[in-house]
Amino acid sequence: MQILDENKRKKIIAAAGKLFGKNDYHSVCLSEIAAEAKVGKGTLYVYFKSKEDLFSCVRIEGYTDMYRYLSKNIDTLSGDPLDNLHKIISETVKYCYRNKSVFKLLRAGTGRKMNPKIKETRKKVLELTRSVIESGVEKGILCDSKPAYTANYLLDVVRSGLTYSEGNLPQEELIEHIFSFFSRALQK
Amino acid sequence: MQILDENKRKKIIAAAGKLFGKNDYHSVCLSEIAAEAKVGKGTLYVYFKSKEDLFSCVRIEGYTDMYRYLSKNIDTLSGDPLDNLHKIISETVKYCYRNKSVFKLLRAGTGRKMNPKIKETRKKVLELTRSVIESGVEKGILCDSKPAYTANYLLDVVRSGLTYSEGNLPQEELIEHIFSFFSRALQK
DNA sequence: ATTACAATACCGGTCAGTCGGTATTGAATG
DNA sequence: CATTCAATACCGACTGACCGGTATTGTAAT
Repeated sequence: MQILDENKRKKIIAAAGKLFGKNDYHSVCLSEIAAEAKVGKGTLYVYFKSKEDLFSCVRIEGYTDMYRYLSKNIDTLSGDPLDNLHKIISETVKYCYRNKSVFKLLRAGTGRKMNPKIKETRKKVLELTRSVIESGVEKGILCDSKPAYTANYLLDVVRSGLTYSEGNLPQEELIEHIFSFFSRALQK
Repeated sequence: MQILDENKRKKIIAAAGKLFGKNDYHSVCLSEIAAEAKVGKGTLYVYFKSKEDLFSCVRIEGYTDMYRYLSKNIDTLSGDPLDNLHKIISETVKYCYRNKSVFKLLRAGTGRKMNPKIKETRKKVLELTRSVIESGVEKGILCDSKPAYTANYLLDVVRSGLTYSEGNLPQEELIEHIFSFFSRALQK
């Protein structure tokens, strides 16, 4: 009895992510994805229900991966809140730099309605940021009336900065600009 | 020889804007737009070269309209920089509230490459914000190492806030949160 | 009768999803 | 082990639907 090959699934997700990140949903066709992943088109349907499903899985994978990465590198509770803030910004930016084609998918509402599973994984990423801010507020270092909103801003500001600079601005400079922006905005 | 009716053109743009704002490019079909605008499908081609052209015109019209609105309500040079900042934020948010379906098109890079004309009109909007910040910096009230980036952030933060709250947050609250955020971030 | 335009038929191209066939696998059997 | 066999992964040609764009027609107004 043959078993689905997790590796092949990964390959397909990666290929799809690369293409969906560069062009928009309807401009990317499945045969293209299949070619990029070096599998037959029919195989896509062994691993995914539909194009829409594949797209969702790409986004979910993206958020999950990002969450894994961030939570590995960030300890919300301990440490100086400002250090934590710096860390979350720098790790977020770094992640986006390393995944240039995928990070464009990480934005909020795209016209396309988000399925609940995507919303959920996206939320986990946002809540990491929120908890960093909130713990800073509790410690009396930071100040923010709506940390949940601010967390959203952060993700979109990173996206904005990276898109605007088209990746030309050195990573470090973008990190410092965003950090100085947020730390001033949030410091008590 | 047909006489082009500016009014009809406007009607088509409005219909297209409404639909493009709700669904993404490829999901909106021309017969739908024609029906919404109450014109024949063929008429679309009297006024626009192609679907792509129509889409571009919608975005250009959106930025132009927004720019007109903002520059009518904001006087960059005179007045207190913080007042100006408040004004630009509140007017931007208000504009987006009044044009809920269109404002989603106003974001930066969408996977779709922006044609130069769109970039240009978008830039005019951004430069208004930038000049508000810069004049504040000159007066020694504000402080920002990259006003052009910050202007970008502003547009995306508004979009982010509006998308996240799904329009449920009262306009005034969103304005105040964003303003307090930006004024703290930029004040010397 | 001429003009303008909505309505709609039509054409050609594109693409998501299907289907029939083939290759691979692993388990059961002797 | 070796062989068989069922299950199913894999493939790519095909198809039906859809849609952008064009051409045609019917009609209402001047």
